[in-house]
Amino acid sequence: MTESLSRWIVPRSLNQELKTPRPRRGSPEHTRERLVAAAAKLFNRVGYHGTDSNRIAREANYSTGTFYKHFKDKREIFLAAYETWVASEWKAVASELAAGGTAEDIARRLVDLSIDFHTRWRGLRSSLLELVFTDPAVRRFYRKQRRRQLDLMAELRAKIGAPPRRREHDAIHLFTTERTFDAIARGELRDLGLDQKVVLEAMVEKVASALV
Amino acid sequence: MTESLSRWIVPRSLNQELKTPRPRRGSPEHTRERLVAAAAKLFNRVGYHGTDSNRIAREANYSTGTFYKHFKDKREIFLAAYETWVASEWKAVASELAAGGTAEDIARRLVDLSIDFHTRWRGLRSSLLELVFTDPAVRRFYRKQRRRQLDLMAELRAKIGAPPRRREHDAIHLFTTERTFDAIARGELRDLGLDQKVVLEAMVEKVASALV
Amino acid sequence: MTESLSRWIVPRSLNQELKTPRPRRGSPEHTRERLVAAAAKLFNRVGYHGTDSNRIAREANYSTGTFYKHFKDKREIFLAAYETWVASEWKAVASELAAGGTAEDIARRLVDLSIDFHTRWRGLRSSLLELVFTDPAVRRFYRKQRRRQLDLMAELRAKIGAPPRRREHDAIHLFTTERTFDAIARGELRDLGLDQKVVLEAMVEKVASALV
Amino acid sequence: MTESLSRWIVPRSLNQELKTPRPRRGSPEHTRERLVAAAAKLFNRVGYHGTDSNRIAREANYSTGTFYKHFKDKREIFLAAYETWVASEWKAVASELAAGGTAEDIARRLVDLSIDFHTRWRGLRSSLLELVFTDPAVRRFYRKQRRRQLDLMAELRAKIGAPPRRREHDAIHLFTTERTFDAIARGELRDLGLDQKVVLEAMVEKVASALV
DNA sequence: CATGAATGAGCCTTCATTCAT
DNA sequence: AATGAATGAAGGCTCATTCAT
Repeated sequence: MTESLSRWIVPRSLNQELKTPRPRRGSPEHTRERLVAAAAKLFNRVGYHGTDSNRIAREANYSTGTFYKHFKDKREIFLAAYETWVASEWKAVASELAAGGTAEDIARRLVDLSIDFHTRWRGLRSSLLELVFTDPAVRRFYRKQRRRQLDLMAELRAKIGAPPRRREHDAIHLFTTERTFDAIARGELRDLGLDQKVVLEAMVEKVASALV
Repeated sequence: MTESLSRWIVPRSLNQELKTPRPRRGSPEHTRERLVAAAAKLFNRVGYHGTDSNRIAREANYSTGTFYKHFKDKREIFLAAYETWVASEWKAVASELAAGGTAEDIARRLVDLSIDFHTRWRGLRSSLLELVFTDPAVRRFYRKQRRRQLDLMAELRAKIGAPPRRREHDAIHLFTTERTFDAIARGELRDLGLDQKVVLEAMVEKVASALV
Repeated sequence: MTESLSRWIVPRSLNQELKTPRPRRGSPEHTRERLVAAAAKLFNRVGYHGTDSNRIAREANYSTGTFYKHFKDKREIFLAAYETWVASEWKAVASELAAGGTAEDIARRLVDLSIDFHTRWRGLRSSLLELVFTDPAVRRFYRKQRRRQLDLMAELRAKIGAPPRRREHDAIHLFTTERTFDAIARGELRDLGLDQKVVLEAMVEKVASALV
Repeated sequence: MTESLSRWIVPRSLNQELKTPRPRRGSPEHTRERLVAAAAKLFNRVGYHGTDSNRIAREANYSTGTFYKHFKDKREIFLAAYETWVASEWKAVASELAAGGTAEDIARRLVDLSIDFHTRWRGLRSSLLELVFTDPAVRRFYRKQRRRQLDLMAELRAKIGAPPRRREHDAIHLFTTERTFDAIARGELRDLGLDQKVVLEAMVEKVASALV
């Protein structure tokens, strides 16, 4: 697991996309996408406060002005990058859930997936909490995701006929997994000399039992 | 709980200290302390990127230059503020552990204490993760605290003759409580319409069982 | 409390809705030229340490930021100004040499020219030696000019079939003329009650004999 | 000659003086001397703009405030250091002249002496011209030295019954030697691949002929 | 005479943002 | 739609100087 972590640092697909020659005048959506991809790349490498809008535009092969044609300000593109990540993660989660298997199978795949996402997006995630504290729009979106997660968990259990649980306990479960995956993504376990495998197994078990 | 949150934002003792008129000539230690207290206050109100060294100095009733007599830059005073908080928290935890009682009694007091600290320091905590990502010195100190926490947990169980546990599981426990207390401190539970009491009880139980 | 935090972290732009900026648009080369010209003007009036990058930008009718789009720092624009002067002086010297005439005619024109340049650039020249002492890049460029001067002298004598001289003696010649022209440019002769004409004639003779 | 250049970088005597333990309350003159010595040392190492009054005081083992008890400002201590150097050089020159010998003997000793002084004081000398340009008091003192040099030259020739020369020609002589010794002191000859010996011999000859 | 904490003007530099082309 | 030169407020930091002790 550890050695494959390195490939998570930069979203590969976004990276390739940036290399393709850009049409002088493209569709607004395409431009926006490229800018968001570039922003995500930079935020993940150096954090929100580690870049600026000019560098984001340049990274996407656009000029300074183009950035502001598509985004009101830096916060807006952060939010857009955040939304992109969240949407792709939800999609991936849905796909894993749909793929079926035993609770443990699903749990294992979800854990894998989560670590993958937390690692790819760790720079942006590192900036996230400060922006949640600072920026109402980011906070609102952040809360919305949490609500959606809680809804999904309740829904899943209803679907498989498992007994309902208190939403509060689901929240604690989410805090635990989120924080633990962040620790793994940031190399905290490695730095502390802890065995990642043991932590992973514990997470798989936790996730599996949350599905029941 | 919610209404009393406001008093946690700023450490009360530091706040009072700032009100006393500043002598034209003070001891360097005292000046340093005042600056750290002012920095903590501002970081907690507006986050690390929400203030600057000049404002910190002014808040402490000192001039710009004085700041730089005591700290190389803003990061250094952040680290100093962080250290101050951590030291005071460790002291408070030690005191609660020493006070004795049943495991549940101790756990309840520790949970209370933790929420108090997480609330008082929530602005600084919100900035912390980005700085851990960005700044090696902050990361080092952060890791050191975690190691110390894990050591304490092992030590406590040894003392009361409880069976040893894997350090990895203790780490997960710490991730869970830390993240949950942050959620409480930031009003995340309230925003999600969750019952804080239920979460609190779950935390007390978790902490108590970690002590056995 | 939480919602009111947002107003403390107000984006800069919102803070200042009153200004009406009217940016010019020129070619980067033109801007650079204007900046270098303004820098030369200020350095010559008040010396290198007598101005700052903001004043240079303002003198050139540009804003602070524009300066740093073109130059890394003040030293870099000093070097650029220095290079500009040197290039223009070489060009003028070449032109005088090409114009022909007796050795004395040429010498007289060269002396005239040199005093003109030393006078125009005396402020920058006054700062030069300290920067040669302080800054490796300036030192390198300074040495390069000297080498080029020595090469030219040897070359000139070869061209007219004059007997070769030791490079060391040419160096002394250059030191003498350079220092003397500086003295004239700075009004040192006048302050000492010396007759500039006499010194000038001596210089003409020296330069003429160096050409033979 | 070249190998002995290294010992010229820091005035040896001043260096030793700083090492002796300083009495808590010394005579004002002594304090002043130590401060000037420290200033000279620092100016020579990093130039006038490379240090500040606090560092000078600290280098002399005094506190910040003591500096301003003895000098109005930084320029004043520069001037004092400059005066110290000039006085010591005049004294040394007088001593060499008094020692007698052939004109060439004297000239050789004077050249040696001058190079020694120019090397020891090269940092201060590098800052000198800008300060002459910038500061009227420094300019006045600088002019005074030149006048005194010219007077001495005329006086010397009168004493030995040599024919008088135009003061202008003596001035040119002084410019030549001053600039050449600076070049040697700063390593300019070495950097240009020139033979220092050849330049030295030329200087000895020049000085000797000025004495006749 | 000496100390050194404190000052604050001012220079250096960045970066979010605008707008003429 | 795209460009990129230009902007300038704001933050970082230094250092000459003062003054209470």
